[in-house]
Amino acid sequence: MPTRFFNTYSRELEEFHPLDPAGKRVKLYTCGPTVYNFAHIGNFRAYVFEDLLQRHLEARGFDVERVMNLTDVDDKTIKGCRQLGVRLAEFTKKFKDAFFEDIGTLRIKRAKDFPAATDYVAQMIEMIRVLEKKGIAYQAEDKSLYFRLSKFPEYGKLAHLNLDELRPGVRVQSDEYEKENIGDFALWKAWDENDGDVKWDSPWGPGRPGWHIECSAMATALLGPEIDIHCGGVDNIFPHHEAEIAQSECVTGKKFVRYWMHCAHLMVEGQKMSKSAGNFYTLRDLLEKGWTGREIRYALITVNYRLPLNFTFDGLSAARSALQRIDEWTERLKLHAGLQIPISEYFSTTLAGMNPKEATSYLLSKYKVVSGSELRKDTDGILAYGERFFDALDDDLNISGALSHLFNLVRETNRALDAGTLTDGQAVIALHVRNQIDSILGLSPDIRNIPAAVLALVEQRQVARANKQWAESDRLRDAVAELGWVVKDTKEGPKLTPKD
RNA sequence: GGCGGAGUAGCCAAGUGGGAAGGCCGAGGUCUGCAAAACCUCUACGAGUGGGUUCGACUCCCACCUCCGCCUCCA
Repeated sequence: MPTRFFNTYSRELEEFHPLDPAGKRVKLYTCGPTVYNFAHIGNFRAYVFEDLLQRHLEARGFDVERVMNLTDVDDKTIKGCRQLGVRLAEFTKKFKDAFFEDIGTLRIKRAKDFPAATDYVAQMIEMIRVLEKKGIAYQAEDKSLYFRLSKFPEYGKLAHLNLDELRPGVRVQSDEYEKENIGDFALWKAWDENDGDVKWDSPWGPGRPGWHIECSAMATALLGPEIDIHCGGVDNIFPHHEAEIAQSECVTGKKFVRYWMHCAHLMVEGQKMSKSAGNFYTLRDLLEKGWTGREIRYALITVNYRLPLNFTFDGLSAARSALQRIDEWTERLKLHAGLQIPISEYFSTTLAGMNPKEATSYLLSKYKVVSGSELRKDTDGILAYGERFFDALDDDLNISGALSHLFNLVRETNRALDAGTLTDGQAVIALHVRNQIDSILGLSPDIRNIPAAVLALVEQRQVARANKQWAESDRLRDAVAELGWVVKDTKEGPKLTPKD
């Protein structure tokens, strides 16, 4: 099944093929945060969606080159640093650091580059110079440079807006009367006293870049004039992405982006998230309430990116239950397969580069679970669940459909475990499928080594239980609990999970 | 006013012109020293409303209702 994505530009599902003649490299540009504050969960919905996209493309064998920008100069960052009386770089550093910490918490894979706007001012100036030479950029009375929209009739095609019918919005700045056309957007903003010491020299005098030009400059500098996929929130479609197209294509003469993908907004408890409504949450707010990164990730990732996501505490709670169920299932399989080492270890680097068949035979040789031919026969069904999971994601990242296959696998194998009909080989293969799926979902619990003291207590408890010394057994369970672990007796033996 | 998205069980949410996935919650049961987990069974005779096309519509068409987004620097 070919991978298909919904392209905002065409408003249709399109088969995905990268520009790379070898069909392998994918150039992905994703709009990143403006580092004037801690990012909120709405922001992270977009980043988690982009992470899912990247991981799925990688699972399908693509080599994804992703760039995510950091907007570290704009009205809000300038305002923020001026209020605190610190330098811009100092102000934004705090939020850049927080951002990286947050994406780590949410297990979002690092992009290849995280270019900061302030490091690419020279490239932006160069682009603006080219536009000026072509008669597309002009300097207005206020010394700022604007993009002459009349030179780019394509403007509005991504958003499907007819410019002639545009009703002037309430947010049109009254101080932009110098522009030739109300829609012309700023490429370069001339310095004024509100900018303090935030300014760069340019052929047009001191100032700072407009917002849109940074993405055009950084995308072009790092990925070249033609990008395969460009992502962002729907609110970026207009005007930001339109402006990017206009700037980039006027400079390079090439089609800037081949597939545009935008995620819908997030609501909180059915309401638009806003500080005034009291339902505005940063990632840190949720962590403080006791939710974990993977729970939040799950809640954000499990609704198709094109649908508005209603983020609720019920939803987080459901995420927690679902994850615990997957954890229990994983542990059960591990015990059954006789693999006593952490899952991260036995499915680590060696297996990462293997296709399913290679990985399967590796596992078989390593753990000698059953003979090969016997295994093939009774594991095809299990492997099929994994295939269906990825096939679902091929359909515009249909995560709901994909998850249904995971949970069907969970139920099927649990049932077989209960019935005593699951073979060691099937358990290993189920683990393998689980791990392939997790390479997309990134939902494994944090690996914690079981302290020797806990293990010793559990062993003592097993002895007590064998002798039917129930009081002693319960005492030992409490002792284990005091060390932060929960012990559960299963058919497969005692199972330890960290107490959250 | 223009453009676009969405209405499926208590909540979240898929696929599909002919048997309405899956998750969470809930009820009953099996297992278990206890606990927990797991498993089994049950939980929408109906898909915002009203029409139409069709042998047959949740799915296609029309109208209406409701919600949401964008319309010049919010993911």
